[in-house]
Amino acid sequence: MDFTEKKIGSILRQRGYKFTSQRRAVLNAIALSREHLTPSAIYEKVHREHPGIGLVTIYRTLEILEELGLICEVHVGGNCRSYLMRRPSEHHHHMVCSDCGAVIDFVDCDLDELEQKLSHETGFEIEGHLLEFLGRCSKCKKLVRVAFSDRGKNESA
Amino acid sequence: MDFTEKKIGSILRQRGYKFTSQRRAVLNAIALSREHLTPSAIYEKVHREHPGIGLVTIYRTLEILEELGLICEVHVGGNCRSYLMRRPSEHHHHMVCSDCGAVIDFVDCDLDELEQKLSHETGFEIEGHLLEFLGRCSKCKKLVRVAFSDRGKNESA
DNA sequence: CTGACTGCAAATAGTTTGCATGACG
DNA sequence: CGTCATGCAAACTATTTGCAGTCAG
Repeated sequence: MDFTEKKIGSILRQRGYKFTSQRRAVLNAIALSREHLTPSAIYEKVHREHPGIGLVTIYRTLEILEELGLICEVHVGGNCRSYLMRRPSEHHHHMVCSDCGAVIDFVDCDLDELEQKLSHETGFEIEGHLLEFLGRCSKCKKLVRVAFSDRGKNESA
Repeated sequence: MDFTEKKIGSILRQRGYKFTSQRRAVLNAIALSREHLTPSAIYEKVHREHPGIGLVTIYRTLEILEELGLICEVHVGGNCRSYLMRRPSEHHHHMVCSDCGAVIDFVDCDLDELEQKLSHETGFEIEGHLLEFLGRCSKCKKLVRVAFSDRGKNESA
C-alpha cells in the first residue's frame, strides 16, 4: 500500500471528511486486492468482516475516495464501475488481465505527439485520455497452457 | 453513412437475423448522429418517429448490432453505455467532445511499441487496448470563448 | 408458413435519496 | 457538542426476461 493510513486520514480530514472505520474498511478492501472491484464486490468483502456496514456506505465512500483521487476506475473488460487503489504517482494507466482481473499500472504512455497531431488536425482542445490494455497476465497465460496440455487426459473444468 | 442499408441488411441476414423496420430505425438514429447516444437517447429519437417502438427493442437491437460489429461503445466521459456507428475500417479510436458529445474517429494509435515493451516487462499477453481522447471540439471551444467575452454584457444561460 | 422479432408487463439489478440515530474531532 | 457519517427503507433508473401476437423471408 503506497498511501499510508496516516496519510489517507489526513487527506480526508484536510477536506473536511472524517476517517471512519467504515471508510478504513473500504480502503483496505480495495488496497489489499490486486484486482479491480465493483461496488458489490467491495461490499461483500467488507461486509464479511464488518457485518454492520451497508451497501449505501460503500457507494458514498467510493464517491468521496474517487473525488480525492485515492482510487480510480477501470473501464476495459465490460464492467464500467470497478475501482482500484490509486498510486500516488500522478498520471498512469492500467493493464488488466481478462482472466483474473489483476491490474498492473504503467506510467509512460507517450501520447503527447499523437495528441498534438490530432489536436492540430481536428481542432479539438484535448483535455485528457483513457488508455487501458487488456490481456492475460503471466500467471493466467501459464494456466491456459496447462489446461491445453491437459486436454484429453483430465477434462476438469 | 459508410455502411449502405443494403449491406447492413445482408450482414444481418447472413447471421440469421432479420432486417426489420425497427432495426432500420435504430441504425438510422445512430448513423445520423454525430454524437454517441445512450440507449434511452436512441429510444427517444426513434420513438418520436415510430411511436410504436419499445425501449426493449432498442436494447435487444443494440446487443445484436454490437455483436455484429456495426456499432461500438464509447467509454470516456462518464456514461459507459453509449453507442456509435462503426466505420467499416477495422481498428480505430475515438475523440469525444466533453461538451456536445461529438465523436471523431482516428486510426493511427502507434501503440505497438509500447505494447511490446509492456508485454516484455510484465509478461502480459496483450489482447487489445482501449484508447479514447476527451476534449472540446472546435465548435464548442469557440462557444466557450464567446460565452466568456459575453460575460457581464448579456448573461444568458 | 415458420422461426425470428416485437411489445407489454413484470422481474431484476444497480444506484440514489430522506431521515433519524450515532460517532469523529 | 456540532457536524458530518451511517444504516435503513424506499424511491429511482437501467436492464433483462416471459409470453402471446406479428412479420420477414
